Amino acid sequence: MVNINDIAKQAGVAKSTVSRYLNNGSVSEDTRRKIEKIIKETGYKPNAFARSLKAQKTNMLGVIIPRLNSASTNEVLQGIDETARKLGYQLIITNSDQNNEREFENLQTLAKQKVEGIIMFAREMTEDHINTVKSVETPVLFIGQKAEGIHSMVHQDYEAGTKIGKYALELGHRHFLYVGVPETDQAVGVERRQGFIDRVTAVTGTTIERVETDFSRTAAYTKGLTFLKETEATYIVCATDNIAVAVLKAANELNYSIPGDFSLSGFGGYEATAYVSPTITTVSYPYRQMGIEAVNKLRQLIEKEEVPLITDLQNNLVVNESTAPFK
Amino acid sequence: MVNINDIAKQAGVAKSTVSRYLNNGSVSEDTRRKIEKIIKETGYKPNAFARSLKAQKTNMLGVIIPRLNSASTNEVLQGIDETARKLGYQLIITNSDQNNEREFENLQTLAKQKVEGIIMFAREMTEDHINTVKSVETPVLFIGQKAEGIHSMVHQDYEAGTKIGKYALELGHRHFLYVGVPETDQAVGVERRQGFIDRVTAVTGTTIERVETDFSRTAAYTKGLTFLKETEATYIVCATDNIAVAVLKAANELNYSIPGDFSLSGFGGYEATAYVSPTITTVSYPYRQMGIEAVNKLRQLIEKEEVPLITDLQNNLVVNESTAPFK
DNA sequence: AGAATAACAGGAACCGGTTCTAATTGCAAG
DNA sequence: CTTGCAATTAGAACCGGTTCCTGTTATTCT
Repeated sequence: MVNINDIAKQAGVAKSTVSRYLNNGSVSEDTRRKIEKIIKETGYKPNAFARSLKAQKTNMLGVIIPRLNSASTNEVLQGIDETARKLGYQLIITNSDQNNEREFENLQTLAKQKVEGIIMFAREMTEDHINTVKSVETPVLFIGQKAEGIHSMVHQDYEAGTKIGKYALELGHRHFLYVGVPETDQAVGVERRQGFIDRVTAVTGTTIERVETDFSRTAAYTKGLTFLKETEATYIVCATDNIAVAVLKAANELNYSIPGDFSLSGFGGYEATAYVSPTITTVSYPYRQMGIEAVNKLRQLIEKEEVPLITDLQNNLVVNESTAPFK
Repeated sequence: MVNINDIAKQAGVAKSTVSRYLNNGSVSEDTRRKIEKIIKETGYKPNAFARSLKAQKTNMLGVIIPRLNSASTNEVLQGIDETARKLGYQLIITNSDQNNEREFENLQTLAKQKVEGIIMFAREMTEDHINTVKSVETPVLFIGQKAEGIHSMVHQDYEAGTKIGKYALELGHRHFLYVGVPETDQAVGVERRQGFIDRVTAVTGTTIERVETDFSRTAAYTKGLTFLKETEATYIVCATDNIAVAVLKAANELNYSIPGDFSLSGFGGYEATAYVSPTITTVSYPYRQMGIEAVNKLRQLIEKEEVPLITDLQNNLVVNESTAPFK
């Protein structure tokens, strides 16, 4: 591998001159040409490590995602990728497999590699998370959850819950089944649900049954085969679109009609909700936008600009075919 | 940030001793303890760049993916991630946005960052691709397409096509519509289709109509709304599961019954085929396995072991509800 | 023409590690 | 009490760049 010394020697100049050529400039037309020629001939590429070592800058951003097959994560990633590219950052994406230990580990590894900032898709927020983040000196931005003293981007989950609640009530439904996820996920497991519950219980005579599942389709499908037969509800609220798709599948299996027998809705606005029949009513989250804004915010953090601790993004109700008035 | 000199000074030893402590060993029990203590106190982490600079090793693998929202890519990525982790590699994932220029660019960038090997999800195989790969001295492994003199992992696409052909013929179908993708993608656009065509045309009295679309669901859906009304076929073969899902959607929209009016199948084996109604018959590809084997093969390439140029993986037919005997 | 100034180039130091070489020390054997 | 050898350590060189400082040369101004 050819290095800067080889170039300097061949061009008959000092390596500092080559370096100047590569960076700011201030090189005479004459030497510029000589160096240019040699570089072209040899296909020389400066070693990124040597560069970073001195410059103390890597132009890399770290991203920690909980899993590789999440539709919402991928949409946010698209926004991140696009924006990072625009700002000249290279991304290192690491997967934590929904495992706290690996989240800490990735955080440490990325910091050690001297990425300039880290975006972490948060699931849980434990003491350990907060401590680890505070122990690395790299700026960290959380996506999806908020915590004391940590910068984060969040969705208006509570409001999303109330939107579905309000809409379902307007359709005339009074008996609900809420298919939720564990409370360890504060945003999705607690706030989204609470927004819904608060809105619905503001009306007298309403009932809410509750079932808990996880983020996988299989679990929701299996549980759906049971709870659909037992519920008194006329409207089923699923905590994510994935769950809704799985419940729809279970309903089809059992020959229930959606929205004839049950109205059904999700949260997220994934593409999948538009490619099942009936299409599923949902609350659409601005995932891509979140990625874009996350990188911009992280850049500000890196440059030590003043930024609000929490940024939240609005979402909006998308009515599809899976919901109908109660009759 | 504390560095190795600080540690050495505080521990009262030479920095080479600290380095030895960090790496192989050969340090007396006494100094070992001293150094250990200081490192713990200061929270010292060796600078990865300085390390790589000297060691000429980064323990990083580069992965170039065409887009972030592909189900198949994500499954392969899971296999890659898992295996890379096991072998102690860190992943740098870059997105090329289905754009040749960005593929070259990412290839260069990764090489410059001195990743030890690169896995590239291939779409097209142009002269430029082959030249770029040969111009970097980093080992590169292609996934999904093969090319002269380049190591690659591929699916048995031709065989997958024949499997669908054989199965559809056995069901008694004779008139087919093949919904394909452009031929720039050799594996999916040409081989998969050719396997099907060869198998079907081996039987006399068969007809195959052809429609071309791209990899997106929207395009397939839109075209589906048209060609479903015009086709003479009783069996529709879609080049990917995504296309099949979109065509199913269009069929539902037009009130066609699947498999009553048309049998329908895809390729891939994505989760989505199992969460629509009817579930879609497909050929299941071992995506995760491909990721696992890719990393293992790349490791061998990095260590300059002898490996076959091309590795291909088998797939298998998965019969679901969207296909039925011709009557 | 001589002095001041600007433009450019070379050399050395530095970034933070690893590794090679040579020196020191401790201990067993002669 | 030497000698020989192994274990351990210090010091220097090196990886491949960037940047500061200084010196040389060319250019402009008086």
